[in-house]
Amino acid sequence: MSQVRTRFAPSPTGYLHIGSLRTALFNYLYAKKNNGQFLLRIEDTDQARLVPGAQENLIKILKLFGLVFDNYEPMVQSTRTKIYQEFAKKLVDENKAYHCFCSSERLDDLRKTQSEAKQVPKYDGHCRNLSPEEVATKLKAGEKAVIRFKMPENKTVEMHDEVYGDIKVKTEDLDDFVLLKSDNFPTYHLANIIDDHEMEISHVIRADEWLPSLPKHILLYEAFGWQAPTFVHLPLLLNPDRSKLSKRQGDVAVEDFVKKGYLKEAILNYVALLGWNPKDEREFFTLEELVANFSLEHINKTGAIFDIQKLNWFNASYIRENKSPEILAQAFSFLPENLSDEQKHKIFKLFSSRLDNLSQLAEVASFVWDLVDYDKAMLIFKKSDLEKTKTGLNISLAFLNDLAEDKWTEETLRQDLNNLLAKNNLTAGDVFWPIRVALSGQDKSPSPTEILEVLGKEESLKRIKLAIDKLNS
RNA sequence: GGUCCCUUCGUCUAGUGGCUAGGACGCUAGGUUCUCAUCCUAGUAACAGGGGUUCAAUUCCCCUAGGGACUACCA
Repeated sequence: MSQVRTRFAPSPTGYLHIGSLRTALFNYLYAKKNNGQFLLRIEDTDQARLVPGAQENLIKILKLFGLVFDNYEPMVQSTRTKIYQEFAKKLVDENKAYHCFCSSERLDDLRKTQSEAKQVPKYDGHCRNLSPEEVATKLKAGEKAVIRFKMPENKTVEMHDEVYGDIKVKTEDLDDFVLLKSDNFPTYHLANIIDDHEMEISHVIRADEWLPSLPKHILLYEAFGWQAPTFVHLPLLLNPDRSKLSKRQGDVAVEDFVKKGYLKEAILNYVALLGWNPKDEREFFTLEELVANFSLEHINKTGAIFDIQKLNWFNASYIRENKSPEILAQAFSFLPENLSDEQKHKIFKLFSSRLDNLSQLAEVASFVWDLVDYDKAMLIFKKSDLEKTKTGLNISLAFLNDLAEDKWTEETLRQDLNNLLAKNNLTAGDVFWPIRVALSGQDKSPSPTEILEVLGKEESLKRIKLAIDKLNS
């Protein structure tokens, strides 16, 4: 069996769509699973939609996610226009394609008329039967032309897809689609077939939205006399309303997820399980484990809603269990720069079980460096009262004030305070609760002894005094 | 409108003729004797509908309904 070669072929039109990331991942997984090659190709044939820097950005993100491609330099379609033109010319010479001089205005009108008459919008073959002489004259006169594929008549195209099975389409339902645009750049269809052929791609793994184009591609392979690769169409990623996943309904740019503090491991893990399953009940996979377990047979047919809640769960779990080597650096970037590394470590440890994504750290831990004012009523636990709270706070303050700096650790603080409240006939609600509120200004927080340690003696005493003042005022 | 594709809990999914239809997320409740989170336990909830085929259909076939993609000199 010949070598497996897959490719990821994005258009450099901006950010990397999360659905594209999944497509890239599946291509990578299949190639690596079969000791094959994973190649990158840049499809930049639409000059109008080019975004400067997008290509570099794409490559950077792919690399970040560990999806390394095996060609040192990607194939870039815009550098290959001559080749596409020659192949288009060849098809014209063989009477499998033809020059079309119709203006876009005429085409627009045609479409409009057709749809108003409830007909199927389709090219009417206006230029299909121009004589070679007429074409030569028009070309010589400098008239703009595109090259269209001459759709065979009365033929049934039979196709096979690894996920969707056998599909048949009649050529009468297909259009004389454009191969070469009037700016001499190829359309997707032409460039795609030529490049996949020349790159010796064995498996085309791409999103389901391409399935309707498959007959065109099959026909092109036939026209060139080339062997078509194996096709694998992936179910779409969907918005909550089941439409194709789009920008309008939330984040879709991989960059944005990264910026918000989603770990690449979590994103990859989650996205791998959309439209594919390992056939057992395992949910956590590293990239290597995905490679080992990947199989085309376990790809689904139904579109999958991109569920942010489940991504959050994966991400929270990766954060909690510290599964990513780069996690600390990424986490620290959301903390104020003037904090020491030691303090950042402690803060992260304190909150790591409370985060869906790392960016939440900035908000949820903010009381550490920025205590906001709170209502003094909050200091009193629901089962306590003003007097007991005051007592609790005062004896704690006295005790903590005398505690040596080297005893200021979470464990001893917890033991000591527990002893203290027992000795004074108080409850946890009389002591721990008001200390929490005093330190955090919140009624929900990590345990007060942990906060004491993170804050340090000086700052902690200051905040407890402040709380006592509040109660006395 | 046309072509093609799809249909198991709210969501991601397992299931390929006989199961109390399983797991995960979410949600709810309880537990871990200060809150929250984590963690543990339990609960909640699905085979779109109708016909066949069969001793037996979630599973095979047909129809209906619903959803989606595509329908550009964009990819």
